[in-house]
Amino acid sequence: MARILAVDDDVAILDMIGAILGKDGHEVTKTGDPTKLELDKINQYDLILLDIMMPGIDGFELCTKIRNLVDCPILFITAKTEEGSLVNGLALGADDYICKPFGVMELRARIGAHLRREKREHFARLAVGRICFNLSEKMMMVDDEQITLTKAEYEICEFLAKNHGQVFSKEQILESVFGFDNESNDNTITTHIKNIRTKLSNYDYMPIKTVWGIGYKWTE
Amino acid sequence: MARILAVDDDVAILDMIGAILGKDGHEVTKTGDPTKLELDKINQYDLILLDIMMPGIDGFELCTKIRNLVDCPILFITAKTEEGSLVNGLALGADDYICKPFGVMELRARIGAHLRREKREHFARLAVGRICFNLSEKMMMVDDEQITLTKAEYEICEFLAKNHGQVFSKEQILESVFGFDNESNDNTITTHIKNIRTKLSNYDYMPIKTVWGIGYKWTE
DNA sequence: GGGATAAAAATAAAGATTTTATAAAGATGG
DNA sequence: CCATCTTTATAAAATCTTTATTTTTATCCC
Repeated sequence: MARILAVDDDVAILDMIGAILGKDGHEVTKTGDPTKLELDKINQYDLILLDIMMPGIDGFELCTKIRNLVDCPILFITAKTEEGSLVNGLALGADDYICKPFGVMELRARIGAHLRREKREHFARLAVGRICFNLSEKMMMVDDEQITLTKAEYEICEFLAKNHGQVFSKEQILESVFGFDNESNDNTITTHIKNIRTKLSNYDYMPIKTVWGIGYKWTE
Repeated sequence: MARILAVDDDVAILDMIGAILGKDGHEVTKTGDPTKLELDKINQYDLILLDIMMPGIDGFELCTKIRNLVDCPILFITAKTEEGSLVNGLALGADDYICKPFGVMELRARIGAHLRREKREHFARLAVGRICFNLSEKMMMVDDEQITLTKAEYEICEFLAKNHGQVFSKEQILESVFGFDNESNDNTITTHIKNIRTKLSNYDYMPIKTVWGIGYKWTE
């Protein structure tokens, strides 16, 4: 289900973590010697568990290094229960801080929550700014008022709004919305965008921005 | 900085949370009566704090309802310390579970971590000195303020900043940014550099240094 | 060291090119 | 036939490139 990296010098704990998470269907990579961690392959994991007090290397330092390389959740699992250590750890870019001895259920629940969130954020947003989508009915609403869009217009809006902020070229939009084998002219997208903008202009709303030379993006 | 909704029937705690987070620059909306919460406006918040045991409504139920409407982080703050309650809460779509009495520093650290993560996930970033690139949005920011660059300007900046410290000739920049088959005049680069510098000078920032007779490099 | 000189870079502004917006006609498919 | 999608042609906008000129920097020679 998820590829998880566990770094801890305590092999007993490592094995336990591996067993628990393995049962939940995750693929767990266990590392007992953090000094041998290959950082150039670190971005293959979906979630990383880190101990703090380890021989040879400081978990905090390691966290900083890893955070500079990846965006995935990093969770400290540690015997250091002081609040200051937690604050420090989270400030370094970690996402959670679990104190040993931890409850098995808590560990599973927290990891589950982090993975779920990752999915959630990656996935669709139904409501973006003044816009709201009803995916099953293929409807778009502005301020709770329904807008009549054609299918192509709707798909473009949904795609851009779901990935709002990000810029997409006309080719990318064509591909994502109408499939990779589509051979339409780029101007098709230009025209659709124009029509969408015309319809939204009735609401004084102009969420699709042109990024010159690159493409379009949905912004608030 | 962030718009935070806090829901708790204990007004003393509510006020304390409001004061703490207000100091951190957040805009806190406090709700002592969860039954009066207007769910249709719930998506205006960046993060939501929820108590579990409240008169009239169950925090778990409320969490489920809210999670169906928004994607933002939801944090339980509760006196229920049993592991089962934590597991249940996280399973319902919450992102964290903080037990009362909580440390002020821990609360701030955890909220900070959740907000930071939200940012992180939405953008592929590259930070060099005062500059931060948002690669997916093709945006460059100085001190968190966006700078309007043309495509060529942006590409040159991204290239130089990614390889900061290293010197590149105009030919190399042309080749790297516009492709090996580009036959433009070298002055094209000079002009672009000039325009970039003009835009950055508004921020008293001059990261592109001239290396006489050789080329340009990005330095802090 | 200092002034003349040449080379490189910065600047400013005009011209060329590219990209996007718009409008309207043609094609497609139910 | 109608709504929608696609294409074409043209206009408009933004950007890129070039040219010409000025300024800066380095070098050479005395």
